[in-house]
Amino acid sequence: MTSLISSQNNVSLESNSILVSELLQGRDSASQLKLLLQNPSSPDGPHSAQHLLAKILRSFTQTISLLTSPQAAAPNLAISAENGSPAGASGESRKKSSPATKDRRGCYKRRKTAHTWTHVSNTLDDNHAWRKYGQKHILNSEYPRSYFRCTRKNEQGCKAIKQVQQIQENPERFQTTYIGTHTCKDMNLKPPEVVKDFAGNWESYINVSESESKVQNDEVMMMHDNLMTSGSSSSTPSIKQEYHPKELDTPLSGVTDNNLDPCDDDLWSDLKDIELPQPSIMLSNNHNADDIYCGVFM
DNA sequence: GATATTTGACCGGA
DNA sequence: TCCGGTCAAATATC
Repeated sequence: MTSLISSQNNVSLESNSILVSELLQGRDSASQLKLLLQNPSSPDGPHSAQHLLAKILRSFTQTISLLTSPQAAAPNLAISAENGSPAGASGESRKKSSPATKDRRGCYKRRKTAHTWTHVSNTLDDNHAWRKYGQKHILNSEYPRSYFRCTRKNEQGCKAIKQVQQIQENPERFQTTYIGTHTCKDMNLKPPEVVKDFAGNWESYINVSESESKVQNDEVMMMHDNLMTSGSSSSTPSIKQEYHPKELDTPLSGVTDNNLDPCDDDLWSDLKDIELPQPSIMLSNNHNADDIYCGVFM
């Protein structure tokens, strides 16, 4: 028994040191990247930047893998991932109306923490199928906020939801807040938050904490507007029913023609199914500077 | 008829 | 108490 505990402690200590090592590597790479970006005139800047980014992503992937692997479930590494609960235990406590509860509309449990990030774009397309479940007029906002959830919520218990709000200062653009990650499996779809082509506009990478998101989002929008070239075309700002990526005329540009190493696709495929157990940053701007992602995973 | 959207009601959290 | 998020009946669309 003692030896077992001791063994577990050894494993956890080992995991800990690996985690720390990976995080340190990631931090170092990020520091190098920062320096590189401060001196963009560096001859092989973009290439090195991409290399560094790949290293950073790799570090994150390794760390996440360690944290989410069974071995990482040692007591001092155990992290309760709220979103890791089974589909049936989603944030919505109410199941379909038993007669006793039929009249108790709105009886639900609000999800407090979830992976959250904000995306500002002039299109509503994000290569996922969403179903609108509500719309609400928000105080001090000219435009209503629309609430969407994944169409596979019932089939696969996918808990991803998003909120879309037209930007008051720029009605052609939409601020989309994604809450939770897609747990549904649809290999035809790719998530929008792929980090790519960061050679420019690094200023748009902003850390947004959940509590500060309102203020920060304004900054994102402002910064984004600064980055935008004039005359950007916009999609019709109407709220459509669902987005069926297969029907899109063009593939998601930000995903298919990226310049990252091929391994990044693997990195993403590793990442996309992982529920991040600790707060981390997922920031991305699309290569065409049209879209900005920023947010925090809780 | 099945599925999606709209909209008012209701509840939780700040 | 107010505001925002979610539910579900009513309505619209396919």
